[in-house]
This record gives sequence, structure tokens and C-alpha cells, in this order.
Amino acid sequence: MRYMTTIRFIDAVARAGSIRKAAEELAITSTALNRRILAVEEELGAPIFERLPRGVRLNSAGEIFIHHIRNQISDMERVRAQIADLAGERRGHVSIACSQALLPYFLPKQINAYRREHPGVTFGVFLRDRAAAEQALIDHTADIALVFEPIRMAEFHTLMRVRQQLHAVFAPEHPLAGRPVVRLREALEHPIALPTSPYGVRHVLEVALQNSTLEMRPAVESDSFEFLRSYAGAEQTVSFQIPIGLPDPSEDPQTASAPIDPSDVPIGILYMGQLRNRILPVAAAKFADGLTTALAERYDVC
Amino acid sequence: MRYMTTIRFIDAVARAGSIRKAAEELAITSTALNRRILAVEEELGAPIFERLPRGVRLNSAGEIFIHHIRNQISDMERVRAQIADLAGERRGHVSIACSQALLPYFLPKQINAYRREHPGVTFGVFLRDRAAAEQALIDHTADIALVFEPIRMAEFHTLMRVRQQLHAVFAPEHPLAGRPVVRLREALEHPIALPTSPYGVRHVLEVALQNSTLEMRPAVESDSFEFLRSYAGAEQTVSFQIPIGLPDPSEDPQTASAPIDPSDVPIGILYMGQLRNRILPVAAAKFADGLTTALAERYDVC
DNA sequence: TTCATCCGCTGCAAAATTTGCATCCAAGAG
DNA sequence: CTCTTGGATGCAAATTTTGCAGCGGATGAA
Repeated sequence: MRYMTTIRFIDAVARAGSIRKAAEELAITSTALNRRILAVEEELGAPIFERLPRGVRLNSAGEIFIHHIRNQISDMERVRAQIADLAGERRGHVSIACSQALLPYFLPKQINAYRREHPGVTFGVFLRDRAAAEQALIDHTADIALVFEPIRMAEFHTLMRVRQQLHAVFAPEHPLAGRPVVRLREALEHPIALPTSPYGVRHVLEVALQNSTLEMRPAVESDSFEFLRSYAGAEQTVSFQIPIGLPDPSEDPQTASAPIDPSDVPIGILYMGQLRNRILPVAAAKFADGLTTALAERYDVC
Repeated sequence: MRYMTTIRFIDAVARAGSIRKAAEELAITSTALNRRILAVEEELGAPIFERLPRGVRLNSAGEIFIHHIRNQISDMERVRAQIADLAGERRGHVSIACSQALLPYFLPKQINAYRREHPGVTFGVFLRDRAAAEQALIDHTADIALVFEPIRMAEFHTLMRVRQQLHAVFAPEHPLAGRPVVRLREALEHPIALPTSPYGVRHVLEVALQNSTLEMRPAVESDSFEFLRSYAGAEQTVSFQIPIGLPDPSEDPQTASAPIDPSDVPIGILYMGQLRNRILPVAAAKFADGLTTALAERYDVC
């Protein structure tokens, strides 16, 4: 939308942290961009950026302003989509920030199903840890967040919650295979593979261990879940995952798992939510509806 | 704010119902205005105005769009005020739609008090009947509405309510003067002066009479409260008013009043509210706070 | 300390966009 | 049938935005 150029430019500057950098991304000269900013500041009667030796940073007026314009920008997306909807086409873009467990099975399936119905809707899926997911909502990088055990909740508006008991994951020939339930102590007797700290699965484990004398000394640690998954096959390690991140046994015979006894590790909660006080674009809202149904069918709503 | 020119223009066209008329108000040519509209429609991929032989009217896409841009415009007001606030000045504009009873005493006093504290804040006060007040909120003509017995409530978000028992109003030398309570029957024995239909005071009277055999034949009827007030002095008529519209006896010895027996006319409710899901500008929000306090001090909150 | 670098800001001319004039065309109103 | 009202459009003028070149200040490396 042409009339929003200025505010889109300002958003870009705020994100880039420098006028010249933003100008390059936007394929205009820093001159033009700079002058747009100066003009806006003039009109507002107050600067919105602090000038630093290596660029610019929003000041407090700027924080207020940027919050407003980001709302405007994404609101316009929604309006455009609604208007396009009147003409019969369902188009739009849905952006999702989520915990790792959603990536391998759940989201691919859901998105696939949704796009079969609405091929005009495109998706962005971003792995974000528990803190960053909320931040992604705040700066409008994501429409929807799906987070296991999120941290802050101030700007997070919960759309639905499901219970997720931690499972131990191992190869089918592992000694623990075939057990209906595994005690945490038993799992920790084997070499274990864990993600680095900021993720929810590790968080619930750490909390559980605070109230016990057990110790956890991971054999491998990585921030790449890809790596962890591949590694679990190589050695007889035990890894941990929540149900939504586990394959259907029929689909993947390379992986076996068993729930940890709930008295050892309390049941965790997976949250789906959006930015508080934001009206989601049609596509995102519909997709969120679909997720709600899908989650409710498979897991224990709370 | 310069970048909003286009949407302000479109708002003006929607209100004027014709491009040429709006162009005149905006002091530009219809050409320029017309082309801005065509450009926006082009970008949206759909027209927002229906072209009629005598002007234009929003189509359904236009309704969606206009709703959005009016939000943007008044949101920007709020942002500007917030930013001005950071610099220590409290500025802004508060626009109020209200029932007649608020006009003579209550609002003048409240606004006066507020402006003593914040001379930078300006006010607009508009008399609107019970239906039109909500409409004024919807089209952003008003920030706050104060309405006695409002009609629809879909877009109305109640901020507070107080009870208001109908009073009979007469001259101090009227036979009813000095009575602690007046029965409706007694009041109707005298010639009465009434506002025309859409106002709340008349509404509660009409409802009350539906459940009785009494008849109401107004001696004078007018949509001008100014006229009704002046007239009440001339003849020995009885008029009706809610407490918030009555003068303090010490202030105006020309007017006497007595409450109607609540078993004849049920207690009515005065609502203060704003548009649902709107964030009020700072000044309006603060002023509404003040009103809440003032109302709570004087009347019976419910 | 010096020098190279990065970055925001500004004067001026070129480029692009917006505006206004004149005019056309369509659809009621009288 | 004519007249008025009101939205569209081609073209030139006016205004705004952009880019170039260059300034001056701050930082960090040598």
C-alpha cells in the first residue's frame, strides 16, 4: 500500500539499526530515507531515533510510534486479505514461531492440509525458544506462536493449551524399548542427548531434577535438533521429547519412546497463542482454528 | 501526519458522499482527489466506492477499509498525544456525545475543572439521542458517550453506570413545589412539556405509561431543550428531567423539582461508555476517569 | 596520536509524483 | 428532451522526492 511507504521505511530502519543499512535493503539512498525520518520527527515534534555513532536506535517516543505503525502495517494486511476474500479468493500469509517439537511432524502435516484447501495462503515457520517466540509476536515477525512452557506471558494471549508429558526417546533395540513407562532415574542411567538450555524440554527436566538427588550429565549437547536426532541413532543414547514431536510408530520404526513417570517429571503444557489485543489476519485466524481442532483431537486440553 | 493524507481524504469522501463535495472541503480539486481514490482502489485490487449518479457510496470492501483507516487516524491522535506527554505537555482533544441532561450543569463543570488542570486539552460536546450517540462512537466522531437509557449496545463498551430517578420539574410557586415525592398521576394533571421522541427521558415515561391507564398529552413538545426550559417558566407546566440535568437548588432558585415515585416510573440508568475495542487517546481516557469519579461521588453506581 | 571507517546530515539539480485545467461522458431531474 | 450533477481522463504546471557529492563527528585500530 503506497501511502504506508514512510512507515514501512521507518520500521525497516528500526530493525536494521542504521539508516544506511536500511536504505540498502530498501534499495534507496540513505539521503531519501534520512529525510523521510527527519520529516516525520518534525511532524511529531520530537525525535523518534537516538543518533548513535554507529547508527540509530529508537528512543521512548520511537517505541510508542513503532508499536503503532507495526500494528497499522499488519492490520492493513488483514484488511487486504478480507477485501480479497470478498472477491472469493482466499489469500494471505501465516507466520508461525514455535518450539522444536512442532517442526518434524505436527506443523508440516497441518500446513500441508491447510494449503490443500487454500493454495493461495503461504506460510513461514520459525524455530524460536521460549522467550524469543513472544518477542516474535511483539515485533510482528510471527502471527501465531506454539511454545512448550513459555517464559514471559505479558503480551501473549493464549488461544489454547494442551498437556504434554515428557517422553524418553531411544532406538528400538535400546534396553528401555517396550516399557510402558520409564522412571527418570532409569533414563539417566544411559548416556543422554540434550538440547542447549533455552528450550522447554530441557527446562522441565532441569526443574524436575532440582527436587531430586539425580544428576544429569549429557553425553551430547547441541542447539541443533537435527543433530540430536541423528545422533540418537548412532549411540545407545536416550533423548527426550514431548508427544507432539514424536513420530507415529508406524511412520518411523527407527525410533521408540516411552513416557516418563509423571511423578518424576511433571506434565508440561504446550501453549498456542497470539499477540494480545491484535486482530489476526483472516488466514492466520482460520489456520489457528484448524490447529485448535487438531490439538484437541490428539491431546489433553487444559 | 503527512503520510496519512490519502486516508484522511478517503474518510472525507466517505463522509461527504461525493468526491467533488469532499474536494471542496479539503480545498483541492476533484481531479486530485479522484485520482488518489482510483490509485488506492487499484492497489487494493477492488473498488471501495460505488459510483452513483449523485456521488459515491462505500461498498462492502469500502466499509472494511474505512473502518480500518478511521482506527488508524484516531490511533495516531493517541500516539501523538502520548509522545507529546513524554515531553511534559498534556495536549489533545476530547469529543463527547451525550444526552441533553448532561449539557446544562454537569459537563460544563467537569470540563471546566479538567481544563484548569490541562489547558492544552480541547473539547467537543455534541448532543446526540440514544441511537446517534453510539453511531458517533462508531464513526469516531466522539471518543466518549454519556447516554441515558441507550438503545443498541453492540459497539458500546460501558465504562460506568449510575442510577437516575426521573424528577418532575416546575416553577417554585407551582402547586407541586415542596413535595418530597410526586406521583406520576399528580404530575400529569398539570400541563406538561416534553422533548420529542428519541430522547431517553421521554422513553422511560412512555414505557411507564404502557403499564398504566394514565395518558400523557403534552401541552408543548419540542426538540429544543433550550425552548422547553424557557417555556416551563412561562406557564405552570410540569416538565421532566433526571438529577444530573437539574440545577443545584442554591444555584437556580427559578426551578423546583421532586422525584417521581419509583413505583410509577422505574429508575433509569445513565451510561458512560466508549467504542468497544478502541484504545482512547490519553486525554479522553483521563477525562473519562475524572467523570467516573465525579459520577460516583454524586450518584448511585450500578 | 593518527588514520581509516562508519554514519547521519545538507545543498543542489534531476527525476518522479501530484495537482489543476479543460473537457468528456453517463445518469437522473425537471 | 434538455439541463444539471458528478465521476473519469489527457496534458502541462507545480510540488515533492530522490540521488549525488561532500561535510563533520565519533570510534576503533595501528
